[in-house]
Amino acid sequence: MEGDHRGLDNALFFDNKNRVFRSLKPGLRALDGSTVRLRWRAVGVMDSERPRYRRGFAWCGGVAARKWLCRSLQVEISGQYLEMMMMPKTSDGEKMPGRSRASWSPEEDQKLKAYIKRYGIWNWNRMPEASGLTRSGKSCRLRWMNYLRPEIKRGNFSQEDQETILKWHELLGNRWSAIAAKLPGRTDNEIKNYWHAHLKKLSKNISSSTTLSELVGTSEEVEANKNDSSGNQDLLLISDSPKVPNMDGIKGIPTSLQIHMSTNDIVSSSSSTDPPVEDVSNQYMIDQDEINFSSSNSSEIIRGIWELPYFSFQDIFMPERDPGFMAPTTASCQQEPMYSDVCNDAGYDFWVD
DNA sequence: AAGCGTCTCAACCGCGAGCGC
DNA sequence: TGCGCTCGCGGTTGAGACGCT
Repeated sequence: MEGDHRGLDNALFFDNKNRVFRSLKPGLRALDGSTVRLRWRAVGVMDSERPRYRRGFAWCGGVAARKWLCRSLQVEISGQYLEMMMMPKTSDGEKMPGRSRASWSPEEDQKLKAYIKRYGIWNWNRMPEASGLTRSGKSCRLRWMNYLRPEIKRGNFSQEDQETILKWHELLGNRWSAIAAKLPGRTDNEIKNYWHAHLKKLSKNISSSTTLSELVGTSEEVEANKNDSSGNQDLLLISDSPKVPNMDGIKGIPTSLQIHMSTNDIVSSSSSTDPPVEDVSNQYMIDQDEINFSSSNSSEIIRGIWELPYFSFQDIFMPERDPGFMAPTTASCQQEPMYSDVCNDAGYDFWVD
């Protein structure tokens, strides 16, 4: 955009909390025409002013929005300022190269997945810096737990899944993590969203003649679950009964193993009907006491390596060829990857988003 | 095609538990 | 005992999609 465009940036690309519109993030779903129109109204741009702003909107709107604008407004679209527009601003409107608050881009996902696959989970708060991400550790953890873990099962909920959620919600209430433990591969956030979107009304119509015992097992098991207010999923798992629908995921697992499984471990367990999923959760965990965090100033190297479109296995798993990460410098991490199965991990969608 | 309202769900936020010092 | 840090959980938000008029 030629000339002084700072004012236009503030008006168009940042909301009233001084946050970047999510649609600015590259690689996200493109905005359709109606959404662009909504945005246009939302920021209070009058019809007479739109010619001043239309190119800016095209930048933030993605492919669909650009096509729409090109077609309807007959303008030329340039994305040359996209990177600058993406950067959050301070309260006085200055560019702030700090943490992004937008949705995760495929590139960011790749960074996080590659780093965890290479070095495991050792400290969420330090991981963003080490991996070259401009995210909070909390955001990284959330993204990994709810979206990037290889054992995550995505897609529609089956009838059996719905029944399981309904039954366990009646028993446990809004303890989504506990409910998620009953549905291998599903996250608590996903179940929570599905509940509010689809099952909340449905649950009110469930026949009151159905007892808790009929839903989830014996009275002892019900009490064990009801009394579990610690957030510890072990108790719930131990008390699982074959009467519980959709619990194939833990059948066949020795009891001694189940007792020591965390929620994440449970989720990673494979179902008899689903393709086998490796339980890699523990492989991602690193004893934090072993970490001697490298303080090398490799920010330039980090920037450089992420300019590459993709990584090869050699880039990722051969330390001498992996200058992009600030690695925890432990012998176990550096010399013997915690992912002994990594080379034949066909189920890990590292290359494709 | 445009306008509008509703729905979905990824991301964010605040809080509390657990742990080490 | 108190403090700080990390992690996990549940509630909330809001961008984008969708459907209706």
